[in-house]
Amino acid sequence: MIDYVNLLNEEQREAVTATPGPILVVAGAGSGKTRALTYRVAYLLDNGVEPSRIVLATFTNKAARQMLERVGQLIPHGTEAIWGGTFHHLAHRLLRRHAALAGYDPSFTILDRADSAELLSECYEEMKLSRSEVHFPRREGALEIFGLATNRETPLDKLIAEDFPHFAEQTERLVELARLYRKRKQKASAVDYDDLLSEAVRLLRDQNSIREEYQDHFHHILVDEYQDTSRLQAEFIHLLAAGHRQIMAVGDDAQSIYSWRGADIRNMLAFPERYPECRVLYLRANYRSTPEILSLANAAIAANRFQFPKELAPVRNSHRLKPAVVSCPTANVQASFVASQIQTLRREGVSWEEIAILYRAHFHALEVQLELTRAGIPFEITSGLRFFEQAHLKDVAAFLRLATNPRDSVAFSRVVRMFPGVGEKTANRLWEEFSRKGDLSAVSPPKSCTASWNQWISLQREIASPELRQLPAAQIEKVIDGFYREQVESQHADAAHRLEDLSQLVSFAAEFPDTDSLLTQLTLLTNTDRSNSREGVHLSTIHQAKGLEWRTVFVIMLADGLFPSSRSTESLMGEEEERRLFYVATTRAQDHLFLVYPRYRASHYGENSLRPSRFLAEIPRELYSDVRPSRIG
DNA sequence: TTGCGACCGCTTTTT
DNA sequence: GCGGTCGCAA
Repeated sequence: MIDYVNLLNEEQREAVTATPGPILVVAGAGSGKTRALTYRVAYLLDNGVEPSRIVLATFTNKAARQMLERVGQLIPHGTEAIWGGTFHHLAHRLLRRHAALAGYDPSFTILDRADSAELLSECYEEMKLSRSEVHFPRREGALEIFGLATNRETPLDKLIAEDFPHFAEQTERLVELARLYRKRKQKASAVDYDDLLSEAVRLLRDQNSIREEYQDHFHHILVDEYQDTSRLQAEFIHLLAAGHRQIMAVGDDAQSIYSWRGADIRNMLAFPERYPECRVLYLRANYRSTPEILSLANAAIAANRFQFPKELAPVRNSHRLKPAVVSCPTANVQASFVASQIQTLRREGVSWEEIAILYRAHFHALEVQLELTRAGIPFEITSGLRFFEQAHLKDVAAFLRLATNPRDSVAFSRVVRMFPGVGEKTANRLWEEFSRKGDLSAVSPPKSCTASWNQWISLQREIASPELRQLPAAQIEKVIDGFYREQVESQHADAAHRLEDLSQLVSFAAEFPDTDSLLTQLTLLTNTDRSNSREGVHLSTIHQAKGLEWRTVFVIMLADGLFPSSRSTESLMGEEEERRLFYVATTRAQDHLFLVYPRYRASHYGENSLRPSRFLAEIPRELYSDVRPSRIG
């Protein structure tokens, strides 16, 4: 039995041991939100709830895995039967299980962002839209608009009118584009990320017996980061929870920072209206930061109107060291200030890994990166290409996709374009021929690639066999040995490196029972969380730093127009979200917090002379100390 | 189809 | 200032 009295504070204990009914837990930064959730799951299991009756929905794979691991450490039960995972994973599970009823082939493909863009390109072509058409969004922009419409459950034309008035004249063509895109996905037996959710929701809404089955089955639904759910995600959760109404939503409205991709803070604010019998519990004790840092953070968020007002109380003792606001003449001085402070801290015993530099946008880190390199300070940046999104990994995956889903036109096109002399046009012709005849060997390839073409066909046939579809690692080896090694060696100077990545893929694939589940993971597990594994000072956008903490935090580029970004401050809601972002940044710090800004920055567009961020001006003067770096860079 | 010069645009990003 | 994309020519 877990010692709830000694391991949890009173507020946490109240949440963990709450009696039946919907519960909203408003959990401040550093208040042990994850702890409360994991103990809640353990508590339920401890009290005889069957694991399979519990849903634990999170935003990231990392959060799901961490929580389930910790639950497993708390109690002897196995946690495998818990329905734990990201919203997309849960939705995918339903959709795959009831694919036929939802109108899909059970081997449907999941398109990642790049695949979606690829398919959308074909729609632009079909509509004879030049991709650089004036006053018309390009692929990424269109996908963003479509995604928002889905996540907000708003008709496209209404969304455009309200939020993209500059595209109002294009409404008809955008609606047509969305229709073609939908049609192509259907034809390819493919879904994109948003479809996973919206189709699962549609399934639950339309199929009464299935909905009732799940509503009856799931006794407890727990949701993490509820403040960042979209309307669609909240709907999905609601459909699962509506039976027993045992939903525990945990979140911090003050940390809602993803509205631009559909997160709707109103889900949280209106939770008590949706579940009138609900209880609202607060976790207000902050274990992370010094009282000085916390006072500043509390003051920073106070200006927001749309929130559950709450004041975080420090558990830690005073450090007698106030956060520093650092005014620098230029971005270069800012960079050298940060570098020299880091070296000072290092001498005082703070290790590189305990330090983070946070910023609003990646390009804000430019000068700092140069300076850290120059100063010989090791650092690590969270950004860049994700492992599974690299071209060679997607290439190999395309062979496997085609083996399980022969209707996957995106995969087909990716494979055939590897042949010499095959580009977009020929790929389309080959696809047309293949889908008409239904047999690869009946397709006539261009002369330029007859040599390897037959080799590919037999390879493709081999890996599509039922036996090999249970052995994804062997499939990949066959693809490499029978085709791709030659391809990569003739095309790329860094072939050795790529082949090494591919052998990693082989060992990764060995863990999976079949091709479908491997491919699903490849697309739904795109973010590899290497964040804590490497060495050095951590450089990160504030968005990516959510949920993390460091002993020392520098927030840089705190100048109006950069942070808050000028594009966000046109609306009140936009400005409030920027302020929440600032709040997230300050609450990452445990011991030291530096708020730094340059008064001038050389750039090739926009203003060069900068004013300190309005968020700094909102903080009472006595809560921080002013610092002017002496060294001129 | 491919390669090259011109041209645009430039916040945040998980799944 | 730079990287990605487009259009055009070979």
